[in-house]
Amino acid sequence: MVQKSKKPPVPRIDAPVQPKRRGRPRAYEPGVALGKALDLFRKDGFAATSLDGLSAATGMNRPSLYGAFGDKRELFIKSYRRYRDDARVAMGDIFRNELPIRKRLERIYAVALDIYLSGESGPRGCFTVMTAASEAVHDPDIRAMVLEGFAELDKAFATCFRLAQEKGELPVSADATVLAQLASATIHTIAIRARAQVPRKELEAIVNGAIDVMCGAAK
Amino acid sequence: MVQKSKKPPVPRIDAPVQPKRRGRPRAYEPGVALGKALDLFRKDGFAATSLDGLSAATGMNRPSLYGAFGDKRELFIKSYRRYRDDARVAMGDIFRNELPIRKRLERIYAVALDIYLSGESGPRGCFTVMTAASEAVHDPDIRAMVLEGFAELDKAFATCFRLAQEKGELPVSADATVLAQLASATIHTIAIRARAQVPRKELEAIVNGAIDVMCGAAK
DNA sequence: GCTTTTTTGTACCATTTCGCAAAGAATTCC
DNA sequence: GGAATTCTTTGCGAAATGGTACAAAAAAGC
Repeated sequence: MVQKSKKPPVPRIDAPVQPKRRGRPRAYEPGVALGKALDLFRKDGFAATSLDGLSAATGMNRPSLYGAFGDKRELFIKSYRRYRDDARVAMGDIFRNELPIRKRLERIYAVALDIYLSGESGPRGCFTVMTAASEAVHDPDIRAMVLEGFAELDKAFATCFRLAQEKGELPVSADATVLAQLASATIHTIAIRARAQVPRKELEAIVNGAIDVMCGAAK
Repeated sequence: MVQKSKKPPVPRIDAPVQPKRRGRPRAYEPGVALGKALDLFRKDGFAATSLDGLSAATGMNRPSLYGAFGDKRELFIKSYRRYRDDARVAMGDIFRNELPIRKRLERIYAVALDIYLSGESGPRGCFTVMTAASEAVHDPDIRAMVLEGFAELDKAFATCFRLAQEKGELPVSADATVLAQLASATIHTIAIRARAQVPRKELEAIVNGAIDVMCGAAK
């Protein structure tokens, strides 16, 4: 038999578009739905978010939600993981960038403020900080993720400062670890204050003051 | 008529013990009950705390709770006010103390860590920070209280640093406002991390690093 | 002793919550 | 076209939630 006109068994490893699934096609896009769920969790927190709300936000009815992501807790965890991935993407290149330390910090905090102040109904803050304050306390798995988030940020800042030292932008006498913790503390304080609707101007003032201190007060 | 042996109408302004109320006496002490409610709110947050739980914790049944403190939201607000009052008492004299700046900061953070790490079932963190992350977003009254809390702390630290400058412990070139915001940021970062069960040793390391920087890195 | 006042205790209600079972719809495979 | 598969839809149900009505109880006033 010669090749029939039927779609041949071209295996096409890592099918990018339609994996040709077997049954009824999904009425939603998992990625989009997860994003909507994340939005809601960020707005109201885990406890105050209902499955009805999630259902409405994602456009999926309850059983579909359950089938796609598991129960509420699993959906929360997947949402949080998504948040972290997004944040890594948004921050990653800035941290890796070769700008002078001061410029680099400015851009990092600018992006952070964009993330924290976004939101249709009130600023959404930092999801890691929010989760640390609530679910992380009683749920070990979530706690582990949050701690990892803190460590990741500390580490990123630390390598940032160490690089600056190597480039001679900072005195070698400075302790990069300490500076990194201060930088993280500044992230945390603006995240919390943003959530309480402190205006961006004030948050930027805090950031600028902190940068001055970290880069050696002298202007 | 001479004085009868009956308890005379000694008005006893500001009756300290028994105001001789009219009806059935309360079976609880309002102050104690409010403390128990606060404990529960700090542990689980507003949304995850049920009236049943509050009822059990305070020993008051639901209608009594309602009669004494109002609905859940009002009880939460009263609990938070109580927390702030307690914190002010615990911190007040240290802030007002005349110790050298470094010692003073050390003691402030030690007391803060005591507050944040206390709790039978997991560290309870800073209630202001927790509330900022959750209820403050959608409730203007609560938000106002939280913002006031932030401002109060910033201001206390600022006067602290200004005093140190006057005493010549810090260079006059330093910006007391900026230092105060850093000090607050350090409070916030240890509050959040404490809630995620970062061990006290690590938190103390963060504090010590921050103090070094604030007091002018040189040991 | 009787009334008045204040609090307690029981019971209840309407609503919301999370989760699931079961039947129907849309697609692929043969 | 029919079986198999996967998802959607409707609807249910058991539990928990915030809040309240109402009668009984415990004190003071007269």
